[in-house]
Amino acid sequence: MFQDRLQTLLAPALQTAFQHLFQASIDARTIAFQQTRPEFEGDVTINVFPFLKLSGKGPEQTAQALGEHLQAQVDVVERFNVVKGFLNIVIADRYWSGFLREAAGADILLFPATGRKMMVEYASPNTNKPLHLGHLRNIFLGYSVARILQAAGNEVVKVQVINDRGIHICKSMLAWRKFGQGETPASSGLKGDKLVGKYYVEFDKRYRAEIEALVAGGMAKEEAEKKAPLLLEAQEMLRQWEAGDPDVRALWERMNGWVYDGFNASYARMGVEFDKDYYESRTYVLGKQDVLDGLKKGVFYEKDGAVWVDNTQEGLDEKVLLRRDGTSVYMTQDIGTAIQRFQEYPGLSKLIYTVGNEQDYHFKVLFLILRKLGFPWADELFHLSYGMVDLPSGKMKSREGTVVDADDIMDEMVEEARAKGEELSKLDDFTAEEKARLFEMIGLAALKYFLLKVDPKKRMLFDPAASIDLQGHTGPFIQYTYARIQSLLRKAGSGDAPLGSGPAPALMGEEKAVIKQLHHLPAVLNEAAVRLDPAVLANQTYELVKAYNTFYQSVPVMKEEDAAKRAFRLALSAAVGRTVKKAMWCLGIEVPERM
RNA sequence: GACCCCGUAGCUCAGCUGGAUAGAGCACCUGCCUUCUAAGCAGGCGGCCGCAGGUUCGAAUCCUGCCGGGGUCGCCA
Repeated sequence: MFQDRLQTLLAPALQTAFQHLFQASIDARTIAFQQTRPEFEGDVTINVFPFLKLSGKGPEQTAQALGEHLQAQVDVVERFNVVKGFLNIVIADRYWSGFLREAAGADILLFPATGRKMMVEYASPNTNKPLHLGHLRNIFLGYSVARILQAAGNEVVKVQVINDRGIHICKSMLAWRKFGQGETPASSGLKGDKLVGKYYVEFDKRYRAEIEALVAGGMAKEEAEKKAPLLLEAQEMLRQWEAGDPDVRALWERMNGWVYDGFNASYARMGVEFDKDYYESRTYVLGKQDVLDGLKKGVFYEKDGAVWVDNTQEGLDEKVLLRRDGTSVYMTQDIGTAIQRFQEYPGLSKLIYTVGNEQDYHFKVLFLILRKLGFPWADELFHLSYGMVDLPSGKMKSREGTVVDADDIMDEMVEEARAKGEELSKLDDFTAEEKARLFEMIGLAALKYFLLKVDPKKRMLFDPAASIDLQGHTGPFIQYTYARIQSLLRKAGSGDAPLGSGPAPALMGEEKAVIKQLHHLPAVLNEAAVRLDPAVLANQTYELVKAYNTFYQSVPVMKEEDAAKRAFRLALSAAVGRTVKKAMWCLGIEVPERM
């Protein structure tokens, strides 16, 4: 399905081959190409078993006939061999060196503009607690998808939605007002989001104590949970907030301001940014009218004074959209927000929500409702669902204090990078500032790559002790290769002859292996863009870098006497360097010139 | 109870649009720094692809059932 350009070249030729040889027509897209396994000679392999019915011949004869036809008709098909039902095709060196010439001069990971505009929502923090490891997966995933879509030629609008209102915020506010004694980020030295989070925890602690006291006094636990004075007070505060009480609003503004300062510091360190922020306090009223309109149109119905949608025909449930008292639920707001976004961005052809898979059902229902309301863009909505990040101890639970804080884990990764970097002591001429910047880059790369290389929809395990790996299949491994290449290029300077237009030297196995990996990368970028999956790109980038390292280790570049060969290998290195940098850019990861 | 996701080497993960002897990394073992950065390279060890059926010339991959893990089903967000 995701053919690279060689496959796109061969497919039509195969199509005509079937026409000529067997008077059969096949869909070029159904041909399954694969990389030839290393134990056989060849670059591309076609399995002919699926075509035996069409050819009416045995596997060997079919493959033989196709091979002969391709060799005669397609310029770059040099020779072929047949093993059982497998047609192994050898592509001429000039094809590979021609591709390299191209890759050396241009960005092969930049596709022509599609003219399409897409919105990616990739963060939706609550303002009552700091960001944690789960947010990191969310943010890195969505950010990378945005970059991938951009590289694939789309215009991308990156947004976050901030859950800045509701009972949870009031809990922090109330606790701060009662027990905070005027503490501020400045007075405490605490990061703003951490300070507010501290009072959220404080609320919970005191609230639990109240419940216990009530239960000890003979009240049932369930009742106590509803009647604890602190909770009642928080609920009252929410009412005051909604009524626009100046004092409550002022406190809310102030504490949210602290949180935003904290978030922005974290975002800056993560290396992400947003084109637009949506605040729930401004959008939570949306959707109500849309639901009432839907009611009028008969898409929804009324029962017990509330407005419902019936999705039982579609295998889902019935769901309330407006409460009996006329107020909104979460779904209502999401309906309104989606509509608003498409009004704001009229050309929008895709809206992607990066949200954990515990909300799979919610988005299924949301998209279905919007389809029922008749919005033509409803089919362009996509829930980029990702699995939870588990700890060795199991699920992260804030109540049990097992949440891994985002800032803390970044610190740890960078610290690990520092320890390793100092140990290797290759950076003696770096200033302290340069070192700090480098270790930051490496630590973040390790973290991002670790979270991105796993299939997004899968639940994954993060072991803080073991996951901080800087060797093997990691971000720093890729960075290291890039840095080595840059070192080579620096040594070459500008004195070395650029890749000439004359015939390239015969390819060595190691060189060809690298070019083939490079050649495959654009198809993988395309796949990543279609599937909205950075993991495939992360893994192919690793394959490329691995092939390059093998080459680097066994084939001399600057030490090569023959100028043409040296130029070719330099060009190869430069192309790999440029492409790796771009691929890592797509993952939101920076690469250093030295390390 | 209903619905959704997941189960591959000791550990973490690729492979899943059906194809050749199922691949990496970590860990463990052996080699390689008087040649371009050893955060590297070469090699070794390690697999009833959860289990049982089915479809197929061919199943880790598709279908069914079961087992195990997780999630979701609120006039919460």
